[in-house]
Amino acid sequence: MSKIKILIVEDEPLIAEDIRELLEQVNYQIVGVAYNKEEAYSLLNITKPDIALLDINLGDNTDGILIAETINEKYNIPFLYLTSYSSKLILDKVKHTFPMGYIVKPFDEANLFTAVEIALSNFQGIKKTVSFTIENINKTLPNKLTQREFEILSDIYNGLSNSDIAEKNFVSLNTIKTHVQKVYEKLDAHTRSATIVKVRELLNK
Amino acid sequence: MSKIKILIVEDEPLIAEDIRELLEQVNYQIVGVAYNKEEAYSLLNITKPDIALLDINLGDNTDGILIAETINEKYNIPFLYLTSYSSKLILDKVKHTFPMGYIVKPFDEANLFTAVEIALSNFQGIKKTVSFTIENINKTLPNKLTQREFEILSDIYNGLSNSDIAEKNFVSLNTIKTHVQKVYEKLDAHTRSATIVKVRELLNK
DNA sequence: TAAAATATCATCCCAACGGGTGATTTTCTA
DNA sequence: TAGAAAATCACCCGTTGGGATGATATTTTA
Repeated sequence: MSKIKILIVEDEPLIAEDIRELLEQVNYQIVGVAYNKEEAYSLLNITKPDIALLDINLGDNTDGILIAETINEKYNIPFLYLTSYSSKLILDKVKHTFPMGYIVKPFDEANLFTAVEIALSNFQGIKKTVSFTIENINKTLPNKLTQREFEILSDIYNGLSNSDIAEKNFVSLNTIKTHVQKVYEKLDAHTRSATIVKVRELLNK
Repeated sequence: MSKIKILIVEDEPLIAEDIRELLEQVNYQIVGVAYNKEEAYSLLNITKPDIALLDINLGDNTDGILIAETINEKYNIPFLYLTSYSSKLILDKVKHTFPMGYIVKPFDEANLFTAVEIALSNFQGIKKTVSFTIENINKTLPNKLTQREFEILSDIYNGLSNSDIAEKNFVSLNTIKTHVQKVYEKLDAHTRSATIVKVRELLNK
């Protein structure tokens, strides 16, 4: 089994090296140290870490929070905050990013180690539900749905009948039936129920 | 807003009092200190805490883990481990309980405070999906499903046609149709798709 | 601007679904 | 053990859904 790859985002070189040493001692692989937001994005792309440790304050901005938001949107990895600030104010500002941990400096090796281990383990355990968007659906399909077809799929997913959908869109029932046929074809499902199940599987896996 | 209610499970009275002081300083309410497993269960029932802090080793057993398992099964609250042990061995033993945090003693106020805050916040943020069982479905229904009807509902939920279900159960198609009618009646849905949507709503809310 | 993709609509056919009613057997329970 | 509840099955009927095929307008894009 290869080592766990960790990205450190920390603008104080001394602290960064301190963290690196602690973590390398316990057999993690530090794939990079980013000193600012741009470096963080670059290293996220290049090194594909398994987990990120984020200082909240980089320079004099709270850029760590922005990085966290980006990780939540585009990368599928857990992260910890590792920072000097523990005020209620700061905490309330970071809560919406759902960090897998929050460690206040100065910290010791044991707490850092356990936080990383628990974060990785819990993140695996969380069932990740993808949101119901045309991008997420199409990602898995050989023949992509058109925008219109996705709208019809959405209506099917929400239990509407063909005539419901026709009325809602001010088009004829036959038109909807044609769209539905295309949707079935592209999803490789041949009933409404099977279609809903298929969508559920796409979103929950 | 009333104070956050915290249950401490810790067999060392001195440490327990230490924790209590730290937390009461930052305006949490300690609703009880349990010195063993039985007290913990009792206090969980009586005091209805919002979060629990668990020592893993109570006496010379790892009863903290059992308490965590019980919390996961029967109580809908987050918990943190707060313990002296940070070995990989122990960690691997607790991971399956999905703690919202793991703090190694000795700890400082800042880390304890942030861990509690993040735990409570993240726990709120996690979309709790109820598992698809007859109990969970019936909980919300005025007219309860029978076991058989629940099985048919389950098949519908998984996209099976009436004849699929009939074959699977070695009964006639008409029998299934009758069951399906009862299911529709009890769920107040009148198509397969509407039924699936209804179940989804019951499970995700 | 011409070709391709998409959206619109139609007709035919048959299978599946949904609703109603009534009945018998099996199982549970007071 | 008698009555209630649940599971089984049947027949009828109208609606909706699903598959096939073909056609015309509209929009996108090379």
